[in-house]
Amino acid sequence: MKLSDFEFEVMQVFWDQGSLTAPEVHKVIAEQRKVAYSTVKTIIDRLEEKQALVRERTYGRTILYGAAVTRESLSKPMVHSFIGKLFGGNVRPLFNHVLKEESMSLEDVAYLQEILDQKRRKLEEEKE
Amino acid sequence: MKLSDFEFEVMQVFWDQGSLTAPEVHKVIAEQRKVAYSTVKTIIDRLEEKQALVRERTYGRTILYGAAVTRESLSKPMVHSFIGKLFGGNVRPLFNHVLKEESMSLEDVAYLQEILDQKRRKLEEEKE
DNA sequence: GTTTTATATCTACAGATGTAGTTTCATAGC
DNA sequence: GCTATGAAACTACATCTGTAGATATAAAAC
Repeated sequence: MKLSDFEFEVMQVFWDQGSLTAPEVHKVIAEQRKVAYSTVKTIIDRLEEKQALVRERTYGRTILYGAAVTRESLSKPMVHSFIGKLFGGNVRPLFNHVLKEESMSLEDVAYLQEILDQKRRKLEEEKE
Repeated sequence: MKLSDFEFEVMQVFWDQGSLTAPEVHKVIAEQRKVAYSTVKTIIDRLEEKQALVRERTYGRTILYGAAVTRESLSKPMVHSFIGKLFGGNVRPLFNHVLKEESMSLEDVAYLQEILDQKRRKLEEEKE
């Protein structure tokens, strides 16, 4: 499933906040930038069309929508294709780039060293 | 400067191989998938319009194009906005995701530990 | 000098995307 | 029951993107 930027942004709202009605989603997005209700509703309609959102129930004529796909299921191919596109699928240049260009604290570094070490142990186990 | 997927793909060819003519670019891309010459040329035209490519000289009526922007200058904002979009701008969930979902060898892990250690030392220096 | 060939240029189009106005209509409030 | 309100549904549109056919033309080949 391929989502546009805006569609993905709306999905994030559902992943963060759970099931919502269209007016509620509009309110969340509109807090950050000016956007018409019908614009948000169009995106919701398209997400429903793509079966990324489903109708869970109604309050009167107001519809409660819920995410029908997980964040991970979408992120995974997105990250993969992004690394493919920018770094030829290799993690080394990705990490090089991030360490060089993205701001990081010493705590972030310590955290990354920790999870890297876990990964190393896991790979060593699997080797046997 | 915002480039489409295909436009970025063509830029990669220039970054990898240096200056090229349109037929040469077409040949490179066509090795990987079926695409008409005029399709590739349209993308080159659009890249010229966006000033990502420049005409360097001509051989007869054939034009030699060259990249007018660096890979880094485009990758940097792309990576940054991607991390922003998927991981709220935090490197930790990015690394978590990559370590979990992307395939990596023990050598990759060792390499990452190495550059992380360099990063740690650099940050510690700067702290003082 | 004419023909052939290759390249540039031009034109076109369908589908995706972000955007929002308009219309319909169910329900809430009176 | 009537009216007002708010939400859904519908329609519209400019721009971007991938795609490529058609046309013009310079240079190469003969």
